[in-house]
This record gives sequence, structure tokens and C-alpha cells, in this order.
Amino acid sequence: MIATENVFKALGDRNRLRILAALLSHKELCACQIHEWLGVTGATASKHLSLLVDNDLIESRKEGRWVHYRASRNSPAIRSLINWIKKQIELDDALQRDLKKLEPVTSCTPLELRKKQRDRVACC
Amino acid sequence: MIATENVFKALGDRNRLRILAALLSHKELCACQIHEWLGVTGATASKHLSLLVDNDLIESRKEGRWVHYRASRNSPAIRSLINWIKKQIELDDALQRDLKKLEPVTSCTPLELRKKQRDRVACC
DNA sequence: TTGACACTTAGCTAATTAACTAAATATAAA
DNA sequence: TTTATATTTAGTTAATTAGCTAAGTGTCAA
Repeated sequence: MIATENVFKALGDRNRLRILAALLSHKELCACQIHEWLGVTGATASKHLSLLVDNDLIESRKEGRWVHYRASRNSPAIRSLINWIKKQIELDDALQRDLKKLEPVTSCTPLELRKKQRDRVACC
Repeated sequence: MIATENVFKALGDRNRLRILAALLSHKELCACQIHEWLGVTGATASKHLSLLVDNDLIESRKEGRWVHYRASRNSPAIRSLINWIKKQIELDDALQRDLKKLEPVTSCTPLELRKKQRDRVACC
């Protein structure tokens, strides 16, 4: 059984909804890309991400230094809730504009992203 | 468009989920019945109810001194979200037991409820 | 091995909010 | 009209939480 109240608590936050929106349009993103785009510190992004993981809304996969996230596929109940959210996100113009700004960050791998930032090349 | 974040904020509270559960199993209840069952002051119940109304999750109908509430039927998006919640509620044993305690309160009208309380007859 | 990087954890602060009491408003009963 | 009842509004308090910085852990590159 799902802890309905906690799932809704996890969803009742702008930045966590943004994370979910990002993962619904990008299959997989690493923590650093999300943190970059969200515009909060890495620590804050990390906390949001683990809250979403704790409530089965997203899944994580560790790969060396990086942690990759994707929308959860395990629970049918959560999947159907996520589908509902997906529809709402598509109707949310502000969020759609916001998601456009994710492109520069996702067009390069985490490693390239870091390199570009070091070299001060416009990327994000 | 629905203010997704606010809808989830409204749903991320135990007492407001309880109210919704009550209205999903009872069609219509008045504020005093809900307040009685919730076990909070009338003022607190009133605030929860208006938050749910503000987010189109429930509707109200005034009748003399009483305000009757029911689950919202206006927005298709909200209706489908409410259906999802309904399924979760059915799986929530604690909530089901909790709902049983609603019966004594709903088995009489608000007026009878008050009368019985006055006469100290066991009712709720 | 040393340093840089990608997170995570701990601890703090400011803002939000759920609860209460008291007071206000509105309606109906005596 | 007076009183009681149903609900709402205002104001207070305590708990929660989203954000930050600083410090810790683990991994990889030089």
C-alpha cells in the first residue's frame, strides 16, 4: 500500500514537480544536471531527489561518481498517478518554457558539462 | 488549467484526506458532521474544508445554518485524480476503520445529532 | 598520492502551516 | 427580541520544512 499522504506531500512542492517534469521528458538525468537546472544548491537538490525516491516516485542508479535518476516504473499505482501528472504538465505553459532551458544542460554528458563550465564555453 | 502544486499541497494532509475519504463514501455531509468526526475544532475543520473547496476538490452548498459538502464533479481532471485517491483509500485499512466511526454521526441529521448531544444520548 | 568532483549529511534560519482560542457573522428556535 | 447554533475570520503558537553553508564520504583523474 502507498502512503498516500506522503506521496502527495512529496508532490506538493514546485521544485519536486519540476524534477518530475524533467524526468518525464528526458528518461534519465544525473543529479548534477538537475541541480544545475533547478537553480538550487546541490545539497538542496539532493534532498528533493531522495524524498522523491523515498516515495517511489523516481528511481536512482549509481554509476561511478554520478547518480542517474528516472521516473519510477515499479508500482502500477504510482505509474498511473505519474500519468495524471504528465497530462497536467503538458498543459502548464510556464513549466514547458522552464523545461526548454533544460536542453543546453542535457545536450552534453555530465563530464562534458563540467568541462565546458571549466573552459567558460557557453553551454548552460 | 489546474494549479497542480496547490492541489497536491491540499491533498498532502491527513485530515484533508480523511475529509475526502468521508465524502467519497457518503455523497454529502455537513460541516458539523465532519468536524465532529475529525476530532478538531470547528474552526480548524472549516479551514480544511475551504482549502479543499479552493482547489476544486470538493463543492459546498449552503442550506440555512448548515453547509453541505460533496466531492467535486466539475473538472474532469480533478475527477480522475479523485478516482485514483478512491482506490488508495480502499486499500488503507486504518482509514477504513476510521470511516466506520463516521456511521453514528451520519445516521442522524445535523439537527438530530445536536439534539442527541444535548440529551446526552449515545450517538457519537 | 593528491586533488578535484559528485554527491550526502548535519545543522541553522526563515517561511509556512495546522492547531487552538476568541471574536465575528449569519440563521433559526424559543 | 433574545438566545442558541453553525460556520468563518483573526490572531497566536508550535511544528514542519525548503533553503542555505559547512563538513563528510566515495570515486576518479592527474
